[in-house]
Amino acid sequence: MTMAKLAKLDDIVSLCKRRGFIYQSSEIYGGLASCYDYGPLGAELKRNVRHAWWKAVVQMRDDVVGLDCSILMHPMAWKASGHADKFADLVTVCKKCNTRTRVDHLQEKNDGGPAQEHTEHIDIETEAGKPHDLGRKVCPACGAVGQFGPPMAFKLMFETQMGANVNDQMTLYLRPETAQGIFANFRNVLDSTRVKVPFGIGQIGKSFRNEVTTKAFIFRTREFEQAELEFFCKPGTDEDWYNHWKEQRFNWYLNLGIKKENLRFREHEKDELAHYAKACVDVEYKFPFGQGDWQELEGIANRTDYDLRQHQRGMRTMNDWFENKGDLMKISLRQEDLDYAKGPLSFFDEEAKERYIPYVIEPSAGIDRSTLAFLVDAYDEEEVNGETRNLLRFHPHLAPVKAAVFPLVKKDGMPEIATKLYNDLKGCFATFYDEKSAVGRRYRRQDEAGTPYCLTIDGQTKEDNTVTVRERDSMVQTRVNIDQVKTYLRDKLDL
RNA sequence: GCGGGUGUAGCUCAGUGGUAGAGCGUCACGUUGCCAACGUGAAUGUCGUGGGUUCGAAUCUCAUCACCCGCUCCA
Repeated sequence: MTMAKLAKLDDIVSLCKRRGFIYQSSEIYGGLASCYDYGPLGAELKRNVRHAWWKAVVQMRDDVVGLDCSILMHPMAWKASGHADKFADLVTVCKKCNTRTRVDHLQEKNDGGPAQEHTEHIDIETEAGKPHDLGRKVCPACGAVGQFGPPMAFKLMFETQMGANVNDQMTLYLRPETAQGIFANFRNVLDSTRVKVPFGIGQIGKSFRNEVTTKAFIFRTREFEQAELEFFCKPGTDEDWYNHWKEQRFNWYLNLGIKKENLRFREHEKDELAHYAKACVDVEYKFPFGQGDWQELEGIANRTDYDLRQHQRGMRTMNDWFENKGDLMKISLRQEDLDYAKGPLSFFDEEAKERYIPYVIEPSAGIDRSTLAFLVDAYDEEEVNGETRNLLRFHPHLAPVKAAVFPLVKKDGMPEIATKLYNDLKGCFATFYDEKSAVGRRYRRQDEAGTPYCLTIDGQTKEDNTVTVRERDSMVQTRVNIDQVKTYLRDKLDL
């Protein structure tokens, strides 16, 4: 059972390389852990996934606008969001059972009380060098007391330096999520686009996290692409909007062909929620790897008014930042103004004549994870005349190539007609032309790339001006007038 | 980070100290008139990388890198 599933992921990985969907990064140098590149077909597929998200979440919505933020942001953005403090941990290893535990999660022997080592709001590197008394701490895994190695520092944010002059550089972070760029531009969008709450801001872009462990092909990588929507709504209406987006996002995957039995919701338990979140649900896909199988594709969270309020605090803390020469560890966010609801990141509701900080519903999807899920879900093998047919049953919107044009044979004027049709179609869809080898082989090659339609010019074409349209999933062939092919495909592909 | 496994042609893999191989795929030519046809020919290798042992290493050994599985960790 498990073996079959593993074999299936291996098949996908091998197909991905063989057909140019996904390669390992820097392969000629032995690879770089957790990094992957998208080849010619993969780049098209991923682009189509992005486009499908943007169309559903931004283009088709009257209440959502788009945004494209820089990856580098002012360091205070990460102080306000909490990442600068919370994305650094001290971790220690139990020498007895080799289990790793966060130092601030360890409990003293016998007292059962809360952890006494606090590792938040500290300079993680300085702290790791200091002596820590773990002599009375209990390993939560095996119960051994005081058997810990020296604490190791983990920093989950990538750091980089801005400024070519090495004596005048500032440490910046590569964003660990795209969301904060949206919150930081909330005021700009309000002031420049005439949007009114309820409304959303959507964005697609790269994020970076130094995950402790990477996982399963492109599922968990340190550089990854997110598609995030921050939907701002009036407090009190947030639960309705939360349910609205849950439904919208779940159906998005189903509408793009993910099989129902492979998709589910998983609501987070109360004690699993981040302290600012009122509710959170994961959309999970049943991947063919690992033991858990069900893995998160997207998280939909009710983040309340936490983020905008935090950034208001961040704005009030700028003097401290200057006075401490930009050392984030030396400063704490200032308290909120008592009148925070009327602060710079508040919204004035004309109808109700009141000012408030909107609540936020955040659907946050992983583009790479979704792309992998679409690949895995589309993969199929079937028996045809005793031979195995490998194919990818992509939804037409996701298929990297929409149509392939073939002359049945390379003579009798067929290539000329086929080339003309190809040149006509490629302006509208991603189209592929092939005149090499037997036509059956060409069909099968396109099956493996997931191309939904193949068009073959044959002897009859010159007689009655029709071509064979061969359908990927059923292999059924129909004849269509060559002048009608573009309209026919547009209709079938829903483009 | 710990434990287990793997790494040889684009892919799947054989090769256990003595000339680097097969199938599939790719390319060319011929044939071929609708589902991975056939014939002939061709190209393709830092044997993951680096050191060591040896007359000689894909093979033994050490280190390292990458991937998979299980722990662990994880807004």
